[in-house]
Amino acid sequence: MTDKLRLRFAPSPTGALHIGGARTALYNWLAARHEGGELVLRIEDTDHERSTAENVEQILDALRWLELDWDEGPVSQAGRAPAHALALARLLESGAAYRDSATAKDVEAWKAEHGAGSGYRGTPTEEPGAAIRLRVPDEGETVVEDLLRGPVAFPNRSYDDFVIARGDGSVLYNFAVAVDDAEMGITEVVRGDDHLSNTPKQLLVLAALGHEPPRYAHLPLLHGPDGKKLSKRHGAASVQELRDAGYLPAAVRNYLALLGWGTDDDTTLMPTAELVARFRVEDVGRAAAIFDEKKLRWLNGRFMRELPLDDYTAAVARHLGREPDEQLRAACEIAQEKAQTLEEVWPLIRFLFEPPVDDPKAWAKVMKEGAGELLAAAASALEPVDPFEPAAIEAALAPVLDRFDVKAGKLYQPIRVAITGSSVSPGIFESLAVLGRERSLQRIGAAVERLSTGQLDV
RNA sequence: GCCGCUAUCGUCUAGGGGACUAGGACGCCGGAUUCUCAGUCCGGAAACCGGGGUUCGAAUCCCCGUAGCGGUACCA
Repeated sequence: MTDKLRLRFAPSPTGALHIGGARTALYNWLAARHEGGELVLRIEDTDHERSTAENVEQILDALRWLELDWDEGPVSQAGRAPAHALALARLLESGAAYRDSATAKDVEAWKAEHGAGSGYRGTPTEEPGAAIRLRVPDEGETVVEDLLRGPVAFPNRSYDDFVIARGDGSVLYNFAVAVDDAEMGITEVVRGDDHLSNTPKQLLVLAALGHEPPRYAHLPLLHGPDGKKLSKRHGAASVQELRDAGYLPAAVRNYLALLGWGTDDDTTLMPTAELVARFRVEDVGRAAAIFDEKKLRWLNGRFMRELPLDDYTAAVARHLGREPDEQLRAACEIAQEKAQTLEEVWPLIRFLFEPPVDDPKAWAKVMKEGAGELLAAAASALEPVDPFEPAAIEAALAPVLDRFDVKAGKLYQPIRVAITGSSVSPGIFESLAVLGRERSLQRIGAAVERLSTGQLDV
């Protein structure tokens, strides 16, 4: 094959892009980029009932967020109706297809009579409103040469003379796909496993039209935690949901790539460039995989920690809808090591932007007897610290520990609760430093005050 | 029903006849990091669906079964 590789991603806009679709898009993209081929985006919108413009926009939005670009399109399949009509006329002309007025009920009755193993064979009619069916041979088999599983043979007689166009002339999926793939010069079709049994139909259409078929690779499906095929009605995680949950596109790409594909040296963490360099469709596994968010979380944390601070700040800002200013940057710097998702950042840095939260449990847990005294001592120790930086703060607090002869946690936890309201925060010295001397002393003072008035909340 | 695909730890996987007392990663459990959480480091438990073949030898090849999944629309 000297043909330049040309792939296509062809989603149907009947809902948001879910992770299974996203993985298919990613694999097509990786295959194209790996070989320096082209990727065409085609929207399979021949079902007017279910296809909506909003869904198309959602899919484009998802692909853009994933940073998967395409070289051509989006091409509307419905927009190619004239080309479909032409191909249809040719088949009618050659006798490869015929009009048949049978309804679904008629077909059912026919099958009841001829046995379950036989595909329906209709009776040609001149009736203008009748649907158009493709003539399927009774003998022989149609073989799909699949890149992942080798040849897969399907007996022709198990297929109906299937409908390729409705009575009104609008075409159906298996016909449109075959025509489009051929006419758009697609050399390799990478799509979900759920299309494997439909491929013989497309091969039959291609043969009737005299087109050379593309190569096919049918990816194993992605299953939900219930083991079933992932679908929109599943409520399965859409790409947008992953974004809202605070995942990084690069981490999602890495994770999705690993669902069904692995390297022989067990590399897990791979930047996109490495994915592109190493990915080969023929290396994809054959068994369905289940989406497991835990591993995505871990992977995402790895990517987050490796981000340069400015990029990290920008990502957090975008997620929070804030400006990536100096204050946010300083907050991000002390939180970067601790968050696995962008969503987890705010609870850690919130105290720098708002008054301490009110968490009775945290307060009750650490504000025990002696806490007030310790906090008062800590405040005095912090007062003269200059510059107000982590190392200096730690040095100033150390003597307090000795004087009261308490373990570090005895002092630091009350301080943490005093300045953040929560028992969880970034490192205590860093937190104090970024909060600043004034606000720190003020909050510690408030806590001492609250303790002295006997408010030992439960 | 019919046609087809698939089957290694809970999950993602490596392994393609001897290198397998089956490797890695996530998760889980335990320990360390005398500030929380997270992270990091160390240690641990944890799998070849079942049965027949083929072979000196099978997780690896073949057959049957079982299970799961997909297709079987005038949906895509």
